Amino acid sequence: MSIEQIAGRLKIHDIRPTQQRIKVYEYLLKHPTHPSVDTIYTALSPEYPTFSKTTVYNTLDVLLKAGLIRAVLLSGNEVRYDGNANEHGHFFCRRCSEVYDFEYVLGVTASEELEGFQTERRDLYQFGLCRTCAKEEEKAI
Amino acid sequence: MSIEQIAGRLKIHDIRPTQQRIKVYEYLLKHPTHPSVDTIYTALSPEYPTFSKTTVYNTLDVLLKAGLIRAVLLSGNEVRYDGNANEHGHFFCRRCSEVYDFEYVLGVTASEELEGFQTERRDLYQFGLCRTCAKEEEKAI
DNA sequence: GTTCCTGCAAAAGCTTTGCAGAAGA
DNA sequence: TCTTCTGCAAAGCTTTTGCAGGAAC
Repeated sequence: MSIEQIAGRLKIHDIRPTQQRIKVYEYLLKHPTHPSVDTIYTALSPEYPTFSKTTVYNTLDVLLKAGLIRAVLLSGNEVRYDGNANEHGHFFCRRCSEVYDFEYVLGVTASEELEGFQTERRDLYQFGLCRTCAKEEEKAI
Repeated sequence: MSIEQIAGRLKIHDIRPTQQRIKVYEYLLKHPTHPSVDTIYTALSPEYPTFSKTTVYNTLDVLLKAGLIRAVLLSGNEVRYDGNANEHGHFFCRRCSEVYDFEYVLGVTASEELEGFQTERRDLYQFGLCRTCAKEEEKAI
């Protein structure tokens, strides 16, 4: 996605497209690695001498509220951010700590507990061993 | 679940059943409201004059690693804890901020991206309006 | 020109660490 | 008795707040 396209998307959501906001959003779109606040700041900081962490916090907040990005909790208690706001699954490997996005078709049959509830968004997380680590563990036995 | 049963469950997982650990785990089991560290500490503190937040952190860590409890990120970036480690869904209402647990039958058809992956655990989150808030919003229009 | 955003510094809040004394096995 | 845990204090982070100057419109 080009800078212009990103700026346009921000405008649609009534977000003033400043240099910093465009850069943060672009970083999230280009790096589907679910970076933390610090990772984003560290990556963009060299390019902008005055870039501040406060702005990263502000920007993530704004993008979150607009629904353009997602916050995810993959392991322990570290909050990380995801530039892909479309419905997709997250697979977290407990061995290599890598995150894998995946598409899915979900047939949810929720119990009557949720009758009358309006679901606007769903998140599916899966935890276990990725292909590579599953093979490694098999060898080890 | 009785104190003895809780102590037994901790022992099975090689966790020394101290007063504090039993209390924290009991609180999580009795309050399916997904409390934060602070909520747990504030609730148990009056009963135990010397009870410390450090112990809450330590205990939650131990219980998490044993798989007896879960950490969840429901809104913003506040980590909260769930005493129910069985597979179940979380519904978070964006209007009243209440959390509702629900049972579900899930037919996941993951794409080939996950072939060879070993899934050990799944989490399903849903966001939207609960029954009460859905009705209120309808009225307001 | 007006509004809103950035980024510095400082404050506030959260989480971890080190360690002496206490509790559990 | 030996090991492990608790809880205080302090350190180390993370996140928020206030506000003057700057960017966007």
